[in-house]
Amino acid sequence: MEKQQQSQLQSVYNPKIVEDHWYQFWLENDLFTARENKDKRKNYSIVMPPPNITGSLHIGHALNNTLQDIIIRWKRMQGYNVLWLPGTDHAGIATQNVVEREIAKEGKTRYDLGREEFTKRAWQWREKYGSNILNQLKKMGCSCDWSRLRFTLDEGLSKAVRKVFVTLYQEGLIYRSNYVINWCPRCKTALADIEVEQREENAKLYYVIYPLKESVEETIVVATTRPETMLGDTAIAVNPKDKRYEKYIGKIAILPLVGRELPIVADDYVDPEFGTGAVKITPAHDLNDFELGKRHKLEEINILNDDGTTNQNAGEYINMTALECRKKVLEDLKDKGYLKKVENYKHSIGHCYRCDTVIEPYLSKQWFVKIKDLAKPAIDAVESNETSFIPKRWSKVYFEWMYNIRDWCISRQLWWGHRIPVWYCKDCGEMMVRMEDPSECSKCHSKNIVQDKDVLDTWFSSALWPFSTLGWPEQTPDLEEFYPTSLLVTGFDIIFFWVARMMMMGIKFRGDIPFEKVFINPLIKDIEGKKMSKSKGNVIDPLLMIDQYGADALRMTLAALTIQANYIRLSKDKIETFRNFTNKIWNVSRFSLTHLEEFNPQEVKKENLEFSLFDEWILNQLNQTIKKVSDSLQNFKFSDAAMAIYEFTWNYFCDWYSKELILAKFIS
RNA sequence: GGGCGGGUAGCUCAGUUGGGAGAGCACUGGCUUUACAAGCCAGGGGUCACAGGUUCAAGCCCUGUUCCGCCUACCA
Repeated sequence: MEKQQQSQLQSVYNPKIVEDHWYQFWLENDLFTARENKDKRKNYSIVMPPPNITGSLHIGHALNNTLQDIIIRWKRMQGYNVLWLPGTDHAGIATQNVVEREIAKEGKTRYDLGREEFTKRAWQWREKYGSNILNQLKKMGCSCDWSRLRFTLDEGLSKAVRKVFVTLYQEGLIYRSNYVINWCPRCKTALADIEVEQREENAKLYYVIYPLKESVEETIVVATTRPETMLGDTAIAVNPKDKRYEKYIGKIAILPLVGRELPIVADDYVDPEFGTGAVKITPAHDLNDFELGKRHKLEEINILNDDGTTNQNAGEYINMTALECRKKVLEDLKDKGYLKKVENYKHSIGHCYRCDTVIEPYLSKQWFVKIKDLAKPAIDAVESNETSFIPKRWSKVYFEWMYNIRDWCISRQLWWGHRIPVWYCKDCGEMMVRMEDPSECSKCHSKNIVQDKDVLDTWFSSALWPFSTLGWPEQTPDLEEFYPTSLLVTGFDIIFFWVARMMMMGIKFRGDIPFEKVFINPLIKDIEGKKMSKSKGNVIDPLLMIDQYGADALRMTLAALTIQANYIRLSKDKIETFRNFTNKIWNVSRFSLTHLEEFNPQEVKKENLEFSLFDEWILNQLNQTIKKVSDSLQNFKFSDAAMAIYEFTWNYFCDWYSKELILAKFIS
């Protein structure tokens, strides 16, 4: 109180004194906790997109959570039974990388520590830093139900993961297979297709001469962008309709430098127009080659170790990185006259979305989700508007991916995450997929069993978030009340990663959509339209902005900027505009208080009130503003809602109405 | 190759049944007006990318062109 009186003397609003005080007040009075819905009010629920435990609050989180908080508080005001459930994501690769960097400072690798000790360290890390971002959300003023805080590795959520895995396996929707997947040689793990970022780069197309076995005079020339993979070649393919190569089909070519005999096969996959119309086939290092190899029963020769270096199958080219190997292979090809020509060539190269390392297509045994059957009802749900995207156009993006969806590689060669609930008997080879850890082989009763070493893709557990957080697989009251959730607010960059998968899993395991509406919030760029990044030095740190201008100024800015576009541009200037707005409210409040010294609302009798023309006018404006704000929020037009409040407050209330008060005072 | 979004004031952008061209910032001029100079009052500024079409009427609907941005695809 003393503090408040002091600040009342100042003409400049000081949010620091106010904001922490009120957040404390809200917490102490337990105003964010969802209660048992005794009076059967309508429910309104949002599960927060869980930030990674490695993250600290960036401006994107600030926007995303501000918008959720606006909707949540508005619904609370409207009398709904509201739940906003917060939580964090264990973020497999990201967290593992962070912890690896930390132990690297001690000169150790995760292999020095061993799996058990390493995961212990990861847990310690999360205890220490994992809630940083949540405290930062409190600074933002987010009114989440902290009593229901969840983490993807919580016991309950882990149980949900197992339940889903085991069920899908039993239904034949999860399978294990040898397949060419995307391999990050730095993270040393498989990645799903969408975890690979394709970038077009300038490269070379190498034309390599392969002699025929029957007659050294005759040769066949193939074009390749990755000459080093020739060490794993097991065939050459041509199009069956290609007259040029008709006579070679069924003959044998000799792999230069290695001497391996390669059958020349005919396959429709080959485009006669491209390159020379003849393709080298490397089944272990190219997906198309792999599938072609299956059709022609070709040998699969894996020439890479898990760190991307060449293995013993590379013969004399062993223990080189892909680039070193390429260089050496090219030199030797040139020396021996096998390199016909080199052309400049632009094509896209895949990079790891976590560490940007070039991805190697790599043959290995992985777990997959058979996804087409799961996708179908998830497509139907959006087509029938059970779940609708706002803005509408994003449903097209969703459909595009869902119609062309491919099986999802869910195993990761990491240590941090949900371990795959599969055990193998080392004696009889039996495989057991279980909810509970088995103690012996169910077939031969041997105790000599081991659990699958891999963990699940982080997005596998995120896919269950809307119901695992509410207690599933237990049948809880929360699940009953709040599923399906009302709204999801997220960015378009994770429609495939997350939104689509929640749709599939929600429908599969709850028999109902996970959310009724999906509002796709814009992504924030700097004022020049560039992506914010630490290296460019153009980041706007929300915590710094709160410190300088106050959380309300920041939130008002973000709301006012939120139009239904893909991107919005933010600058400090824009935040200052709304800092001025908070200051305006402060000052008009000070002004009003001086006129209300003897005013006691308790003593006012409604029927005795007399309104002047100006009173009527401002009340009319107020009601129109309330309607405008409600209509705008109903349609997720955050900017319109914010600007309506801005206009009413500044133009109508301050510039007109309060001035009339002064005038009236002068006259009387 | 396929798809999507966008080109409105100097800058960032609104503009949802087709009829008024708008906001914030920036700019110009004037204000020690008893809540606020982070403010008040007044003001300048736009061939709504381009070309056609529909209409009494087009920033908005249709067709084409062009320029930017993004997503996606196994052409080695």
